Amino acid sequence: MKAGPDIAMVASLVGDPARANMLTALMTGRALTASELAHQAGVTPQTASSHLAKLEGGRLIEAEKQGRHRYYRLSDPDVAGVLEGLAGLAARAGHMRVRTGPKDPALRRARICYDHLAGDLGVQMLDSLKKQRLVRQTKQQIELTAEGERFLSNSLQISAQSLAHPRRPVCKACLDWSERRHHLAGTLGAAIMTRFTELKWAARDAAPGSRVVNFSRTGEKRFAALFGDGE
Amino acid sequence: MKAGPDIAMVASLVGDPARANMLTALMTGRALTASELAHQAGVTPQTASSHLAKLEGGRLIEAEKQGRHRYYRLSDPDVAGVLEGLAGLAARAGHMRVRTGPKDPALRRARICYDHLAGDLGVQMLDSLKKQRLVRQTKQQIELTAEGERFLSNSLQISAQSLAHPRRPVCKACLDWSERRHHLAGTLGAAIMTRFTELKWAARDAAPGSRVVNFSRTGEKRFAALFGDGE
DNA sequence: TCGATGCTTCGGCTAGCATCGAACTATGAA
DNA sequence: TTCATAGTTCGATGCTAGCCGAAGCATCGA
Repeated sequence: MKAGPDIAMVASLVGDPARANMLTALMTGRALTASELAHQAGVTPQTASSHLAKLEGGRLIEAEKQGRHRYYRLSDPDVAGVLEGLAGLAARAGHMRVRTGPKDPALRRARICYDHLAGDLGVQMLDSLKKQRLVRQTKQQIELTAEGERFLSNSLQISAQSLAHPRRPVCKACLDWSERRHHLAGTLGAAIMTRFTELKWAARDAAPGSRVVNFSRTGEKRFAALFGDGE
Repeated sequence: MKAGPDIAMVASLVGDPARANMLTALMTGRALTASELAHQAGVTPQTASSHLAKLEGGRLIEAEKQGRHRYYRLSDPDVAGVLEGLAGLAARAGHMRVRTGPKDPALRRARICYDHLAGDLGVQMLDSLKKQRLVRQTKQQIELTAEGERFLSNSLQISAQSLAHPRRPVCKACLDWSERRHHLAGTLGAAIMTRFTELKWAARDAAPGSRVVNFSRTGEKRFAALFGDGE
C-alpha cells in the first residue's frame, strides 16, 4: 500500500509493557543480563527470552555473550533518544505509570538519561552553563565557548580534545520529560556525568534498574558552587 | 512498580498498523477527515472511529469539528518528530513496508515532512545553504546568517521577521529517514516549502495522503540555480 | 419534513500474542 | 562427573484488541 519505513513494527515492539520496562531499564546505559531484565519487567525468564529475541530482531537492543550470561544493551544512543521522545509525549498526555513509587521525586530531581544527567539538576546545569556563557545556544544547537573549555579544564579536569567523537556531537540538547525543557547530552554531557561519579559527588542508585542519581552532601555543595542558580 | 511516563501506552497506540497509517497520513501536516483517514488505513469507518478516539485520548492527534466532518491533525510538531524518529529506527533495522509502490523513488527524492521539505532534495538544500554560508551549523544547531537573511529576502521574498514564533525555532535540523542525514525544519523550513508551492515550483502529489512532492520543470531549474550542488 | 451523508456506539466474532509450565542446552563450579 | 545456574525452545492456555454488521445521532440540502 504505502512505501516508507514500517513504524508500526518498531512501535509495537515498544508498545508491550514488559518490553517497555526492559527498554527503560536499559536507559541507564548499563548492559543487563536476561534475568535482570526479566525481573525488571516482572515476567518469567521464558517470557523475557521471547521478548528479548523480538527486541533484538527489531535492532533495538544488542546482546553480548559473556560466560553463561547474555548482556543486553540498547543498540544505539538514537534508540534512547526515541524512547525519551515517547516519554515526553506520554508525560504531556498525563499518562504516567500508575504505581508511582516513593522514588518519583528523586527521579524528577536527578536521573540518568542513557549516559548523562537529566531531571531538575540536569536542566539547571544547562541553564547555568548558558548563563555563564560557557556554552552558547543559538536556536537548537549548543556549542562550547573558549571560556567554557577553560572552565571544564580548570574546574572538572575535562579536556576539550577528549570530547571529540566521530559520530556523536559534543553538545546536544535533549528534551527532559519531567521538566519539559532541555538538558545537556552529547559527549560533554556524558563526560560531566562520569566526572561527577569519579569525584563521588553523585552515584547511581543501588537498586538495580533504577535511573535515580543520588548526590552526596559535598557533591550537592560543589554542584551548587559551579551551577547554582545562585543569586 | 516504576515511576515515570508510560511509554508503552503511547507506543502501543502507534504500534497498530491501522493507526500508524493514519499518523503517517497526518505527517503531511494537513488535517484530514475521519473517512479519509479510514481509507488511508484501509479499514471501515467504524473501526477508524475507534482508532481515532484512542489516538485522541492519547493526545497524539486533535480533532476539530466542521459541519458534519471531523478534521484530525497531529496535536503537535513534536509528535511528528517522534514519528520520524521511529521511522529512522525502522529504516535502519531494514523494516520497510512490504508493498513498496512505484511512488517509492519519488518519495525518497522529495516529500513533505510535516510542513517542510524532506528527502534527497531537502538534504541537498540544507547542504547548499551551509556551503553558501547562508546558515551556520555549529554542532547540532542551525542559525541563519546575516547573508542568509539577505538571500531569503532577495531570492525568495521571505522576511526574517516573519519567521519568529514563540514556541518554534526558526531553524532546526530534522533527521531524514531515507537519507540518514539532516534536512531543514523549523519555521524557516516551513516558510520555504510554502514559498515553493506559491511560486508553483513544486506541488504536493494529488493522491490523497501522499507525501510525495512533485517539482515542475521550471521549479526544478530554479531550485537547482539556488541550491544545486552545481559548482 | 425527508433523505443522504459523515460519524459514532454497540455487540459478537476471531486472531494474535503474551504468558507460563515443562523440558532441553550450555556454561561454570565442586 | 555431577550439580547448579543462565538461558532457550516448545506447547497449551487465556485474554485482549482489532474488526465488521447493524443501528443510532447529527448535520446538511432540498
